[in-house]
Amino acid sequence: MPELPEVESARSVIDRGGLHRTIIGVDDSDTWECRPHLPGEIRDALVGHRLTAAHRRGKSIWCDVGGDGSPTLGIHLGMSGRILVSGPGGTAEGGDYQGTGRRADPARRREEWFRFTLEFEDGGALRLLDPRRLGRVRLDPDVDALGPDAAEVGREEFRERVGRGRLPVKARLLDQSSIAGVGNLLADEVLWRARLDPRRPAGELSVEELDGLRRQVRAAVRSAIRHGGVHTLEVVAHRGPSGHCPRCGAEMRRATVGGRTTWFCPREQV
DNA sequence: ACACGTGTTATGCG
DNA sequence: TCGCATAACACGTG
Repeated sequence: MPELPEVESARSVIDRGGLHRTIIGVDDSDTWECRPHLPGEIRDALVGHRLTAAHRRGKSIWCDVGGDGSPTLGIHLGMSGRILVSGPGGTAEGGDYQGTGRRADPARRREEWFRFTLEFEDGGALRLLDPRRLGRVRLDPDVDALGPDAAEVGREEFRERVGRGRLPVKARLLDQSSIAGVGNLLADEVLWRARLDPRRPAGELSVEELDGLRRQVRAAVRSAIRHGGVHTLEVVAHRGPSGHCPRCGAEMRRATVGGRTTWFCPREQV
């Protein structure tokens, strides 16, 4: 289930393999995945055209489509979405979150889990694999409602957008309209790195604490992109009932913050 | 059988 | 209208 780093890998797969190939067919028959569109609407907007660019902000992807007045094609992977692009050069895949072992497992690619397909003139295809069906494909998605990308957000902007309100700082990080791209695991990781209690009201953090948090957000995102996803991050591997803090060895504690399961080090995160 | 989940969104309340 | 909390969404997994 993708967070920003996995979504970036999916965007990259489209960018490297899915552009400038003429679309001759679209399977948009899954009315849940393609809501609120009716079957055929997305197809009619895309057939005969090509994707010309793949963009990302936070966890949202959108592709430019060639042709005057063409809408953009929005893709959100939800919690279980992955993108597969096939063509003359083989198949590339992005958006995976569990690591290469699971990526290769054919049992995780049942045909009925493919919820959306673009067929290209050259015989290849771009497909969205989404077992849980919480992803979404739509035309002209509204990405302006998202906050600045978590990997790009500036210091001043971070202070203003994250360091406000009574909401627990973890819940604020998860709010995509404040900053975009941080999910549950990444939030636990960056708060652990910054040694901040996830339950602290965001507006009570000092400027120094906010700057430190931003630094860890950027560092963790970069690390996860480079190493293959959020599951490669240090503290993510220590989630669970028997997990211990990789720094001090204290038993990690479980809580619910912002409606999500949260693990943190009760000794260091204050 | 049953609880849980790496994400979003509609709804309701003060 | 805003800030926030909660349930709901659909479906696989342990």
